[in-house]
Amino acid sequence: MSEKISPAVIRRLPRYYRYLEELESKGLDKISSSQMSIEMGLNASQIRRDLNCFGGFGQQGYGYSVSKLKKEIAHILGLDKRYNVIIMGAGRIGQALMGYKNFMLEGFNVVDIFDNNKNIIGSDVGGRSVLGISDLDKYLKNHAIDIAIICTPKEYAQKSADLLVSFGIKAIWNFAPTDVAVRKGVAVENVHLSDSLYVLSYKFKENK
Amino acid sequence: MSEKISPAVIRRLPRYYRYLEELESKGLDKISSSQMSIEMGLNASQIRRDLNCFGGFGQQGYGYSVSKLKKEIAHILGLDKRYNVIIMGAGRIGQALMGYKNFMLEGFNVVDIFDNNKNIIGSDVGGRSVLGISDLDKYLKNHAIDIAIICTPKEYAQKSADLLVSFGIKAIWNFAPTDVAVRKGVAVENVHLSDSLYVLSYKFKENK
DNA sequence: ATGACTTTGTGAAAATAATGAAAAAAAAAT
DNA sequence: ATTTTTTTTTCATTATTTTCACAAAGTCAT
Repeated sequence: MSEKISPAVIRRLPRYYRYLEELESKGLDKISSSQMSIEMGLNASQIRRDLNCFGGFGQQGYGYSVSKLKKEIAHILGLDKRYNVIIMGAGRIGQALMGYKNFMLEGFNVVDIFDNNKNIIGSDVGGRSVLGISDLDKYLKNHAIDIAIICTPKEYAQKSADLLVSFGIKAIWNFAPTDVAVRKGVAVENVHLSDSLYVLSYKFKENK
Repeated sequence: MSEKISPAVIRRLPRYYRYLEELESKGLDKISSSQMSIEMGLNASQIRRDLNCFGGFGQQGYGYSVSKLKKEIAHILGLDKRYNVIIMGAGRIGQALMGYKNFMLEGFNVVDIFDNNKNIIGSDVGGRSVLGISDLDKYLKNHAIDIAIICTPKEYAQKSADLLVSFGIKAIWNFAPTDVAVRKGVAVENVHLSDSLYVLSYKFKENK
């Protein structure tokens, strides 16, 4: 059970989680891999194998308990905890994320937003006053922040990441359109919105 | 050469493209797979194999011409064309995307934004007046729109997609946190921001 | 309790993807 | 002109991921 989980499986977990949330909201108690297979468009065997990576959550002849399985996946993903989050960059994306209330519901508590631009510092974004990046050091000493979201222009993305890591941040969610590199022990997810748009463009072209 | 390209390769193309853009902006003329390998953190053999899928763009003893390779990848991804784009849903994400000028630079011309909420219809978003979804049918008959971006709440995402497809839209970029399904021949990319956040949460936990 | 049915968990096989290694081709140096 | 160096292309190998198929373990109706 403590074998290394493959990245392919990890990437599918959020999808299982979303699906289980939906089942739960419909009031379903149990679900079989074959039903999941039909509704999610994945192979049933793959689903069973994926879920089995973390322990035998299912029961023969019955299937999986929706609530139990959802709880297990939440735990694996670390969604059963609350996180304090800050945003770097109060541009459009930063502002949009600041106002995205769903994150808070999911345990990601966006507490403050930082920017370098003197014209923006002090202004209100989603009910919080934008702070200056020069205050970041002191701020992080006084606040227990788990995750930083980088929403700066790409020129500043790596610099922001370096700064954050030097101040002890251990998880970075990067929206700038460039890959941010960090030392081992720090988690990064590079979002790359435009990559997804480019793939759409490719598919569109292929369909013709 | 006309063998089917694997999805794994397609997903890497945008990254190559971004990297080549950077090289070009630095004024470099040529690049070898081994140099790319070092800077991108991929295996050199994989890079050569990926690029070779689409034809022999490289030259032995020299490497790849940056501008030629960039042009080729742009063509493969369909980035050498311009696309007219509309946005469905004038909430935070829709508004943020509407104002994201980079898309326009990259050939994705966001021309109009639609919403269902009477209080929002007619208001200004990024210099455009928000249109009502009830006008969509007529609108699409009079405008050549290639791509629709879904930024509605998840409850309306599938409905929006169905509507768009019924009016002839052939490519959908979905930001709602649910998978949107469409008939064969229509391209969809489901973005799923929160999936990426969940994976970050997982990595964060694993690093401890 | 019994038996028919359902569904998981998993070993084995198949399919994909990544890596390694070397022949072939061109460039650069002598 | 020839040799050395660089680098792609291609083929072979290895690793990873997905799918198949079935025994084992349970459910459910009677």
